[in-house]
Amino acid sequence: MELMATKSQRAPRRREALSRDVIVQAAAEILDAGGEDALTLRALTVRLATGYGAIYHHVADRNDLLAAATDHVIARIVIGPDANAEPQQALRAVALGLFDAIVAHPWVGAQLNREPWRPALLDIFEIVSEQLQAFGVPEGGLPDSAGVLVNYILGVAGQNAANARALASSKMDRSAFLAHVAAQWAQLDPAKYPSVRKARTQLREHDDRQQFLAGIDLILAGIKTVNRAGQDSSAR
Amino acid sequence: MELMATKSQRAPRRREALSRDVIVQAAAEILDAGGEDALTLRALTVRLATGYGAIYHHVADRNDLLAAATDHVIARIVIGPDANAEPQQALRAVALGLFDAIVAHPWVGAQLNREPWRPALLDIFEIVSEQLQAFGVPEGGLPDSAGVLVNYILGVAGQNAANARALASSKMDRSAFLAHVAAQWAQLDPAKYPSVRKARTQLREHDDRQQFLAGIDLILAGIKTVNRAGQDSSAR
DNA sequence: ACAAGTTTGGAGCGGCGATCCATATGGCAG
DNA sequence: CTGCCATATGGATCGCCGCTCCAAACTTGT
Repeated sequence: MELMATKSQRAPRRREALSRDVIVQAAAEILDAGGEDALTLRALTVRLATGYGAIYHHVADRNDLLAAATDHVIARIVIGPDANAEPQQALRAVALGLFDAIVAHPWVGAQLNREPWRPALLDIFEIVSEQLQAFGVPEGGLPDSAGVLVNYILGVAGQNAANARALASSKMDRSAFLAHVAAQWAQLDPAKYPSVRKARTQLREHDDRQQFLAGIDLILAGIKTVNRAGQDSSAR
Repeated sequence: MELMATKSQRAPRRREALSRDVIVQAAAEILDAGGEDALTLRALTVRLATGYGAIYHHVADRNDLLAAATDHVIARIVIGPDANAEPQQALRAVALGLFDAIVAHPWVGAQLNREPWRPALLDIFEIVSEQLQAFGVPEGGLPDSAGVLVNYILGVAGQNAANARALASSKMDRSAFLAHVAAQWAQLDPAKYPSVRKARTQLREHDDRQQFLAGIDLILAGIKTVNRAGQDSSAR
């Protein structure tokens, strides 16, 4: 009675239904726009014009949200590649698809290194294993071979995410940032870091994507060698 | 005037001098004891019996602290290996040293994937590059080869950290946790995840450390293959 | 002895994830 | 059509966090 005069005790309810998918989608957009730190529950409530209760009704917590957004992005990448391509080419295509997705969404790279054995990682493991089988890897060698490839991809993903964050927080453009890093390396103690200082000169003209692909090829060469030489006598 | 009656306006000052090293050391101990989330500034002030001002006088912020603690752990690992060992054995020893350190301090694995080009990562890159040169990798192949090895190590480090966190938060012991994961995998859709389900049976008897080493050997085989194909190097 | 500089302690700020509950709504039984 | 209940929603609120800020306590130089 005495409160009924307050003009609007509560905002009106949203029109369009809320759902887990809508929330995850919005979260992914916030992450793409502002990076990992931009995804706050408050930002989500604003963007969706809703409250905490609605979000927590569909989502367990912030980690769940991050993981679900990651799964969402990865699931669209790991659709099987061209079935009648050369196995090595198919493997390269899968790896490059992941690489490009991670470059486009650096937060995915970070998240993949944080939550183990969520669907996103399973998807990656699965598609890599399948392609390796087509590549001719015997069943006994699969876990090791797939493990190397997946961990390499995850390592690159994590570094890419870290670099993207450093680049964003430095507020320079990409080339200025690279020059800045190169300058820092130039000041390193030559006695302690001879190899790093040598690599510095190649930093400017180096292409992350190409280097990633070279790594994939190198690992595939190793897989071929190990599985040809061993004929599953590999001591494991 | 009116406040002068408060009995003790301020705690006495600490006896032992505070320094960056002391703070980083304490941070590392907190991290080892309770994982990444346990390191809060408040926990540090309690452990060191000091205040925020003292800590922030020696340390820029929490990230700086985390990075410094990581550098601290890694720096003790990357002391050069036995100089007259076989190159491949030396490389394995370096990799295993990193692996063991990361298993012992999972938060290091997570942190390595977060801050790029801090001393810890430079140390790793440097020692890997040096050993690869001893291994006979020509200068042109060094960046690619070292990149593969380092990224693989970082990937394993990140997954290890993620697993350690999942294990800790599950509050099971290690074998119960593995059984739990295996049970979850058993429920996966066999049509969608055939390879993962196949790998499940090997989960129980699998040894992370041995698999890591197999990965290192596989990559070394690839490095040998790729660099032999390219051109002959001076020494081997 | 006193001033200038350095190091320390801790109150306080703004922002975060998460909880909780009164309220609104849609579907279903009568 | 009407009442009822499970479900969905909005938002106040809590406890904790990183971090800032400044006066007090100490050190050093003269």
